[in-house]
Amino acid sequence: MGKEKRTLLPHEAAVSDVVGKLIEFWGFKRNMGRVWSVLYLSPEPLSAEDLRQSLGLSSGAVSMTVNELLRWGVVRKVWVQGERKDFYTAEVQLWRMISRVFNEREKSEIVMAIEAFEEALAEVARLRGSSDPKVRARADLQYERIKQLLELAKLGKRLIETLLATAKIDAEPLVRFLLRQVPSSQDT
Amino acid sequence: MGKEKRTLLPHEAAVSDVVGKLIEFWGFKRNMGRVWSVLYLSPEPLSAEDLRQSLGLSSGAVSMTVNELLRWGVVRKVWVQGERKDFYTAEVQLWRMISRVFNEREKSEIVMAIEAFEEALAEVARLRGSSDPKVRARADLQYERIKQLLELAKLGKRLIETLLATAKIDAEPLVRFLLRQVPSSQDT
DNA sequence: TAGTTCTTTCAAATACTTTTGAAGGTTCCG
DNA sequence: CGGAACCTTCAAAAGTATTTGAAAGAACTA
Repeated sequence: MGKEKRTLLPHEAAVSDVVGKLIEFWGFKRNMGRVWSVLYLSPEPLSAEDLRQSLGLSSGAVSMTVNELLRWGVVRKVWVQGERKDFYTAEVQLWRMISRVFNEREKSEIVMAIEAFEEALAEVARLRGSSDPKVRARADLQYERIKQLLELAKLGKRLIETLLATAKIDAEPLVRFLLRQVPSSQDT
Repeated sequence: MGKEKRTLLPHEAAVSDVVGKLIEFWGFKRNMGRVWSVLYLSPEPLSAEDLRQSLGLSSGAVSMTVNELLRWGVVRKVWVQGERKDFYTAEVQLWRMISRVFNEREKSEIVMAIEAFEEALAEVARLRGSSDPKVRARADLQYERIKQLLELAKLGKRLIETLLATAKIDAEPLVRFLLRQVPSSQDT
């Protein structure tokens, strides 16, 4: 008993592969998406061994992947009555998950970019005071262009912040806004 | 004449590195961001050789990178009076640029994911009619979960479509919407 | 046509990322 | 304590992606 080989049903494999690809597209490791999906589609918590068999990974890969998912807060460890090993479940609240990830991301990426653009802008502002008219002309143009980049970055930051705020109150204003935009088909 | 070594000013290098990193984060090659930035900050069109020197790339790398940027429509080839070689300029309309890229992306990524989720959903719907109650229970749960994923993907699609529509009429509704959301600090 | 200048291609080299699995740790139990 | 079950680590291997530069190609000029 308990020794049978776990395999995913075709639709389960399909979903985890798609999520894996999407997640990879978003800059994570494909296996993070695959593991999360298998947990997400499982009615009960799964062990590392279950995941290993379902996805054909090595034990090391499962351990590392699961820990990374735990760190991102998108998978949780659960205790199963009378079991020695650890079991895992997926965070099923998609918005919560996304907001968590976006929150980390925006901190490290957009904010960093904004700071760098601001520094560059300050430097160019200094050059705008140059006595050399050529330098000045170049600086004028660059000032405008970098300002555009900065504004775009700030807009991105606000977009992320909106998603975050939205996730907290469960996806309402944004969803409503987006739905308003599409007067076409209703379900498909 | 015309043989001096081109180097970027510190702030120019800083901007192109930041854009390079951002762009890499978004799934493109870092050099695409760096090349685009140098063009974006240049008052006049630049040649492949200029780019090679500014960024320390090989001629092959410049050729490939520039062509990829041309394909994405974010850089243009321009003819310079009396010059034999090709010159390039950056698309400076950021929204245009972004919408172009997003348009390509959503087609290939989100749409693909939506289709896959829909297929999986259909398969699970079939299983829900099973006579085995265990299979049925599992299918019921998976039906709900995959539906959530599908809805999220569709929401993402709509978000992208909104960005696209927004870009066409030059960033108005979305910008206004986003600005409305943040009652806090005004500039920094 | 031959020569010059510039661009593209692509196989090989390099750099980077991910995965593996065996060794070592930890915890629990008798 | 010793052994079993499980988890983690990490150096090496495998797998990807990017970069190089020399050779081929194209476009122009005289």
